[in-house]
Amino acid sequence: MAAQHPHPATSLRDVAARAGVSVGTVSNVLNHPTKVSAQTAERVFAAIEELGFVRNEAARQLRQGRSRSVGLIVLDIRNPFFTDVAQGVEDEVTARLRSVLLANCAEDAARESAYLDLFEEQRVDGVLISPVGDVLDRLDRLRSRGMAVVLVDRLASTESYSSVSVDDVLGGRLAVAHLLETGRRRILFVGASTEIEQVRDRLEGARQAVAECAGATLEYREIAGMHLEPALAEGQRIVALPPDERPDAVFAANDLIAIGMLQAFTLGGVSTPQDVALIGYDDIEYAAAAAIPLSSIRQPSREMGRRAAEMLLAEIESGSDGERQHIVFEPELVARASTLG
Amino acid sequence: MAAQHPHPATSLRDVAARAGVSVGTVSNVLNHPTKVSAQTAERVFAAIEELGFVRNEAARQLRQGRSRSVGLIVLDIRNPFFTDVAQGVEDEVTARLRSVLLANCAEDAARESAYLDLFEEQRVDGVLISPVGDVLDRLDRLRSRGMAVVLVDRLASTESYSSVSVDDVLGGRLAVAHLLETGRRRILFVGASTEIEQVRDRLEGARQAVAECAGATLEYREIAGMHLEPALAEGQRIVALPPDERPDAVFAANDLIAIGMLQAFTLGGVSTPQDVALIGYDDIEYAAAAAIPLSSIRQPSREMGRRAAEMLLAEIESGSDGERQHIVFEPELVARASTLG
DNA sequence: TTCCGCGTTTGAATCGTTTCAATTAACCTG
DNA sequence: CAGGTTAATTGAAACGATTCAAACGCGGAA
Repeated sequence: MAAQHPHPATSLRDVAARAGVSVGTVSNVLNHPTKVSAQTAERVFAAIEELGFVRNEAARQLRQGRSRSVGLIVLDIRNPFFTDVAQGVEDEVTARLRSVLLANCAEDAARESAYLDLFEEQRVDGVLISPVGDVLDRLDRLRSRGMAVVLVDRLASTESYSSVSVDDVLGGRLAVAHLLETGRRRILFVGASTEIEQVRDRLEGARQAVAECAGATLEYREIAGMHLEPALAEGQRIVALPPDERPDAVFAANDLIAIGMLQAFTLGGVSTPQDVALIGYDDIEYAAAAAIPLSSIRQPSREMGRRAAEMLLAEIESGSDGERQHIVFEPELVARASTLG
Repeated sequence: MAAQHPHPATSLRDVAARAGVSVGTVSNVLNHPTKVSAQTAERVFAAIEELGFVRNEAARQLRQGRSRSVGLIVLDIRNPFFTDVAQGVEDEVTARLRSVLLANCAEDAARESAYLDLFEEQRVDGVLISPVGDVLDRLDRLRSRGMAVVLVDRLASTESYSSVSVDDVLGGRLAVAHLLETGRRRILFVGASTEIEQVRDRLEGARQAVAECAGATLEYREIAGMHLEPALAEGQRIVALPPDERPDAVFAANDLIAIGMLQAFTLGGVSTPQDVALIGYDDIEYAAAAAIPLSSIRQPSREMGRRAAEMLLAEIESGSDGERQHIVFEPELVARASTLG
């Protein structure tokens, strides 16, 4: 069918022929303009225009051995925290004329692994990742192939890779200390699995805060995922409890969980913060707009993405043998009606 | 520096040497396993394993002239509606063993154009796009180069491209009809620029509904973007009005706007829905969880992404000369407390 | 024994760039 | 005007896969 190969793809060779120069010159016009005389360049540009030539990135990549792109594997694209991080990464990377391959692993180690394969086949220059599964071996391999790697928000304790993270233990402490200060004593922490580093750290912070306050107790409940729906179910469980068995405050491992629980509370007639105070984590945009404006622990999400990308690009440009850097941001308490009032 | 080229990148040739076969055979093992005897295949796999060989996608692409990837340009990655669409696309595309290049144009025609360039250079097999700027010429060119194109949610009236969209006029009608039925008469529609097709259509639907109701009025206010912040400002303006000059209902062009306005109302002591009823559009996850659960117009976002990807893949596989399809979904009213009550 | 056919395997050609040593042209300088 | 320098340009050799016509080996039929 003719329509399948309409223009048989114009290449540098065609442009060269049209402009009456060699392919090397056309390539120079595109990549080393200073090496080419003005009138030649002009002729070449005219030919490019007339033929509608567009450089074949695959060929370029093959020859150069670099791809000018970086891969970003995000834990959950539906969580606004991560889209903010991604936005920060994109800002920085595109400003430096590279492109981002954005992949969503949805907290699934299999998908994460598949995307790492993809990135490896694509020969990306660098990878930004918040590891889900056991990927350190894979990352070592990527690095030994010359790719830069920066860890985002997880496994930041791994000395051998640069990382950007937030002090989640501190964040957990801040959250629970705030609950305690506002008079709460029976604290419930809700998260999905302590296998998740963030959950573990925030819980540890919570423990530390509780330990410093006589008479305070901390309980931990595990739900099926860091998302609205499983949190809603957990909220309903709490609503169904006799009032005196309920916690008087809930610390949710992220804002999505908090919002889900708040929804259950509101529907179930448990009033916040009078009956149960509630604090989340991440301070996503929607936290302030929730049924009861949600207290939360703020992380500088976009800035984290920006800095991570910055470090990655530096590593790409300097080769992999520079110093490893570990940037640790400090979280910040944002108190709103769900704990005050 | 040695660390820069640690493994000088093992290629098919190395694998072939190690396994004692020719490069053609190794390629066949990977791409046409039936042509190769079992024991040869085994030896080759062993060599691949030992050398840690990973296929160079750029070379493969160059030779084959296809990239096995599709590009998706999303209007605003921070809007949950679009991440849902993207998720649907990804589900479908990865199930068919291709990858998605996800790009966020942030409602900016320049970025959109830059990403189209990128996709063209990458020779993606197909493009999914919700056009922002004037890109039909560009799309024609992509198609003439053999790339498939499917329009998502915008310009669906363009006969020459397959598309997935929602009947936004109907959506606008549903929203406003609902407001009128619940006794509202002075309706304010808030959107960012009628240059945006969705805004225009939803407004048109609103007009139609108002026209059918004696005594009802419709006003239109333009804000700086389809996001929380500009909506918050507009909300504050309304709060500042003398009560008798306020609208008695607001129809927001999307849920983010609605949430922003709700925030302003709540802070400013304007009660919803008593003083001002409020309805949004998209029915994002957070709508139900807002301060006052938000009425909205639901679009089947994920399904839209899935179907769009399905059509695109079909076009890629069949060549570009099949029938164009135009899938139009019907929106659905979801009434919650922000209009009831 | 020869020949045919079939299943495997081979290796050169190819995709479209970039790179780089070599060439040419042009201009100074003494 | 020869010799030297610089600036432009050339063209062939990669890069690493896929493809495909040709060669090979082997068993069975004649």
